[in-house]
Amino acid sequence: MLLSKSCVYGLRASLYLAAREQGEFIPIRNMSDKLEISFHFLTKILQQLTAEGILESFKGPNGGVRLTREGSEIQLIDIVLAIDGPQLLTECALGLPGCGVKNPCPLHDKWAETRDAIHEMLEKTTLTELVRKGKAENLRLTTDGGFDILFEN
Amino acid sequence: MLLSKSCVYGLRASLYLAAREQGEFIPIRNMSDKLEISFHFLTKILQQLTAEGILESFKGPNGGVRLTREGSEIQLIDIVLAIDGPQLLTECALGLPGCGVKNPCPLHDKWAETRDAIHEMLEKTTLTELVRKGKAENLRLTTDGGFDILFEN
DNA sequence: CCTATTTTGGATAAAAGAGTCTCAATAATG
DNA sequence: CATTATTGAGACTCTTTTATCCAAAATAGG
Ligand code: SF4
Ligand code: SF4
Repeated sequence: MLLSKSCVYGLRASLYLAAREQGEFIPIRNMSDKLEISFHFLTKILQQLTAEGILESFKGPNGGVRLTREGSEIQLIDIVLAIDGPQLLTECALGLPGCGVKNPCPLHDKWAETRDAIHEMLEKTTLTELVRKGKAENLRLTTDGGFDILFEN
Repeated sequence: MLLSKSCVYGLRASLYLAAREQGEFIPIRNMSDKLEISFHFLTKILQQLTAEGILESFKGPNGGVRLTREGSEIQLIDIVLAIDGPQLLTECALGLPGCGVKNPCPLHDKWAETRDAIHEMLEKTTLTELVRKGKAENLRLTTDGGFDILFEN
């Protein structure tokens, strides 16, 4: 898998947050229910995002979690780096240690291109962009049910 | 990681085989020594490749393993599919089950592009191509030491 | 026929990833 | 102040991946 499960959950939750009113703290329990992710597990992941400064949290009643910046200023890569670290973008196809341009493997040139494509995709895509698309076309963030259903009531 | 470790080992071993004389059975022990991969682990992986018809094996003295086809007719994707299965090419960025074009998530369009790029790279690259490049530029397949060193003595 | 070499296959162990549970800390509300 | 809602943090369990080990089957060569 390209992204770890933690990372995918982090992305889905971030999209959820980006789709809500800015400034509003959302309880993690709400998200875990709507997104069908284990509450405790999601909590852990969001703690990482909080530690990395992507989210901020507030304890107690009416507490929860929210984005520190606008969704339009958060790229997917920010979340991927916060959760999975930079390996994806530095690591190699053949997984040789200390790899790079100076001491490449035969796959390096081709892999570097592909890796750049992945990097670019993650870097150029913002949360808001996906939220807009998701809303416009009612695309799903969970196994079943479209985008809208997540934000009802 | 994009590819599992098993898969990477399988690729490296396949490159090794493609670089040797066609028709010659190479003992797995040789490869595991040269490539610095655990013998037993590599054995398991190559058994999979044998089961998938990418390699054929021969027991006993002078036995070993060799490619069934010419290296120029084996694409990287063949090995990836044999070891990691098709998930990489069918699975989604957001990992939602039963995903596809009919019921996409907001990332689908972008991810599908990236995934196609990966697919194309793996599909268009043959073992021989990489072996040629590796020989020509003495590129490494192990932590240290170039291509040549693997095939000495 | 015997021995050495090599793959096959299964059992087992260690490490990493995914997920669960419990309790403490913080804050709102009556 | 007591209660309740919520995040924070750590221990713990389960699963998958990675790795090790061992005995059995096949084969070449003497
Ligand atoms: S040379 Fe490039 S592709 Fe190969 S292992 Fe190193 S970084 Fe990866
Ligand atoms: S819609 Fe596409 S990108 Fe999204 S989870 Fe499904 S296959 Fe993956």
